[in-house]
Amino acid sequence: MSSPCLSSVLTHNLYSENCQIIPAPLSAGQCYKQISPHCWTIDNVLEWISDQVDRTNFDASMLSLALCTMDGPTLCQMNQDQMIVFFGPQLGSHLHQSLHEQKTKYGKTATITLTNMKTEKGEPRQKRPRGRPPKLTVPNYLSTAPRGTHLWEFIRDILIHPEKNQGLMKWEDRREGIFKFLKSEAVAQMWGQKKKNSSMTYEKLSRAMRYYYKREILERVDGRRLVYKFGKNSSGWKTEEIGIGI
DNA sequence: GGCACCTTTCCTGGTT
DNA sequence: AAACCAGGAAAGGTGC
Repeated sequence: MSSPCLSSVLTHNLYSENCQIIPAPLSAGQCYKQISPHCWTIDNVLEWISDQVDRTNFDASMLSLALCTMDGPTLCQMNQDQMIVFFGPQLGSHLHQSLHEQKTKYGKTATITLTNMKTEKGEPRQKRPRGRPPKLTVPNYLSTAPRGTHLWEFIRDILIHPEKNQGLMKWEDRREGIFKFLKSEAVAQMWGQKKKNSSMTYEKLSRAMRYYYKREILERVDGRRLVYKFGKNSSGWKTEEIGIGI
């Protein structure tokens, strides 16, 4: 089966997501290969991912613009596990390796590049501001919570990555964010594995889920067993957020 | 050490 | 009867 070209997938998503147009990158025209990954713009990152997909013939059908829209510093913050979560096991591993090679190539010159590089007009680049740099803003769906992955994010990630969801859960209403546990104890075990807690049960997991009602991360679905609904304070599952055209 | 946050554990009682 | 739901109470783990 031939994999769709990432460029076409992304181009499609570019115009299907709320009709928003991505602004031109600051380093338009400058190939990412000439820059340290730490200095990549969003477009540089997209170009790099596109190249890697084209080069390896990985299936890009699961990718979306939303998942790939990040700048270089954000990309460089991701570890291998995070890449696998967002790009799948094969492509994620490959991207992590490729990024590592790219970082190694520019590792020693990254700082010099940041401080001494000139713009295309030949103007000196702005000096790095004094003091501790602010934390990078990471999109909600990419952020790693300070205390690790939250339960609702773990559930969401199972739902939006069907390749990792071996009949554990399913969407009841994708648009409304309504989903159902098919193998409740299996999901609880997986959650337990993640938290290094072998005594996790669906009973306990569901108690944690019910706490989300008050915070409006989840909404109640009355009268339906094992069925939950994402609430207004959840993110990263909506089709328009992750770029799935339905 | 104190605090906030996010669960985890246990529990009672109700519903399917 | 078993599985699940609802929610109170208390405690644990972690980061700041």
